Amino acid sequence: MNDTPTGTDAAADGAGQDFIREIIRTDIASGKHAAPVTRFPPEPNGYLHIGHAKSICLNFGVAEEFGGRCHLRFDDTNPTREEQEFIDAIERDVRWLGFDWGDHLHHASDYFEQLYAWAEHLIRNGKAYVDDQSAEEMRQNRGTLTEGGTESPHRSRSVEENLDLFHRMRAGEFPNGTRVLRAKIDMASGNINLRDPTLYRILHASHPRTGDAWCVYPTYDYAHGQSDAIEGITHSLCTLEFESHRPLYDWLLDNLPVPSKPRQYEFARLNLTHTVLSKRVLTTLVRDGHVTGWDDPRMPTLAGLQRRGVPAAALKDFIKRIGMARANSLVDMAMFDFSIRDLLNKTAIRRMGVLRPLKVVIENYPEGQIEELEAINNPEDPEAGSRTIRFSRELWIEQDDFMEDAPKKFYRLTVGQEVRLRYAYYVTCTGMVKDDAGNVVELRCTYDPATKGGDSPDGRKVRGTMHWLSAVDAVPVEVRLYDHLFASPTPGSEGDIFDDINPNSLEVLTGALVEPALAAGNDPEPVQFERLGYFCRDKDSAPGRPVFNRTVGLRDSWAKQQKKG
RNA sequence: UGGGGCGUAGCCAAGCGGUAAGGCAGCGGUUUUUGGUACCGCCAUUCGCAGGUUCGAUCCCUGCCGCCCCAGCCA
Repeated sequence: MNDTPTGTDAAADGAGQDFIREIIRTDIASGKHAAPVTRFPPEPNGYLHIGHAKSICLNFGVAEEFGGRCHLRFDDTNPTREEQEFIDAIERDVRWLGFDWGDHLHHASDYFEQLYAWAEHLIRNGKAYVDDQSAEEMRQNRGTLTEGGTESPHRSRSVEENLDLFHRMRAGEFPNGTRVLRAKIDMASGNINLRDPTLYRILHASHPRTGDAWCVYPTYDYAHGQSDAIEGITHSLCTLEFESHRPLYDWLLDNLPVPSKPRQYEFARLNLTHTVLSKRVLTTLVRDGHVTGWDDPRMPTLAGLQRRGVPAAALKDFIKRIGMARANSLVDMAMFDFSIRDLLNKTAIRRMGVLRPLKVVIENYPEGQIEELEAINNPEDPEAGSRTIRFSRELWIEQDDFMEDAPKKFYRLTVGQEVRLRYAYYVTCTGMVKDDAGNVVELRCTYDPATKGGDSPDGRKVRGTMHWLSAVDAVPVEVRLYDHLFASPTPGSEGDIFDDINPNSLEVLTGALVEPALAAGNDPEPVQFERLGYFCRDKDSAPGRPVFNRTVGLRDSWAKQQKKG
């Protein structure tokens, strides 16, 4: 499926229109390429996050739309920071998003031998040299943003000497940091990336794939474009910060006998409010225990989002909505929440769950009686059918659904007010029971037997409909409510980013209750707890102790109204 | 003060010389056995600013202003 670009144009549909797709369309129309070949090139030094999802959806999406293919290529050129755990996680996460790289799982390390041979080619052509300067000396001689650099005293070594030194670098004769191979370009260039950039450095480190076969490793700049060329990549899509590297990318391709000439195009990376997509910060959050791991549901990692219950389709919808452009932007997290709700509303079954239970006794309901009632599984999807729920004299409702001193706009339960218990009966609150501390611990209500199912034959209306559970079969579960990981919409914008961590990003509810089939794991997921939000079972669930994560809450115009005062 | 980019509504984002799409958020309303969903309406006389070219400029030109990236042997 993901091979042999045929050029079948599948992009005529509603697939997003952006400058990248426009370029590809033009290249196909002109006959420059039959179909695009792209690649997603992660460095395995951390977990993939929602920012990577933008790149993944672009690269794989464009390949699908235009009948091309997309490779998964690990940019594993720095063994000092890359790990097998990350390699495995990355493959898992890309698959979770629903993309398939077919036979095209590649690694920059697959090309180490070829890359090395090409480095010798540059040396032979007088385009690269071995520099003995220390990192510090190189830095000082690189010049500044406004002044050119100083040429290395080793810049004009003979081809023979360079070749010999480079061979000995590979042979392991020199310790880390003592020599590098540099391209000989232009120390006076206004573009600092062209001031004789480093191509190879000595790293006596074991590589996850090549083991101890090498002690010299190519830099990103040297490896990336050549890897693209080897794989026949047509459009090498990356983020804006690589823009000033493009002249170097092209210089290398122009000076090497590569089999193809890929082109690099840049797009703006994703930024989201209330979170952070910096690998450095994410790594620190995990390392210092601010979260429970890379897959903590509060993390913007794909693993975290997955665990929180975000469907891959919702993530893809979000990526499509935000578009693809070259302007730096900060996307409102509310936009992501919208995509999640939009999808879950159509797909999640409805169940009743009570987060903070308040006991209700229906005084005129016969003790010991139990009635079965029909409840719809998903009003947005008739195919989802219905289920049977049980009603009894003692019930649980949400504490938030009762107010002792209620404002007139409060449509829920208060003494003297009638409400509907969803799919059951109209009930009227007749009184409450308080404990010694004055807390309301129980409500007394009466029900109208004529309203069974939730409709009144006399046509009288109630303003509020509430979710509830029968005390005879409600099952206790743990519920974890998540909020933004960072309280500030722009974490770190003023001061230490770790000071912006939201202390209330996780709230654990141990006394929550749900319908029995759900607790038993017999119901499909995801699930909407009616009137509350979307939830999914967490992997921490143990037999007899289910744990549910709130993926996202429902829109709550009552809460909004309250906040306005 | 070098090089490379980017500025369209609170936030994303179309627009490619013919008179400002769409989405999110917000506001108002209709429907509703979820204060959910769905639906309807409102929300840029103006495109960073100033000039110029043109019958006509968000779009072309010039000059400013603002923001982002680059001085790793990270990617």
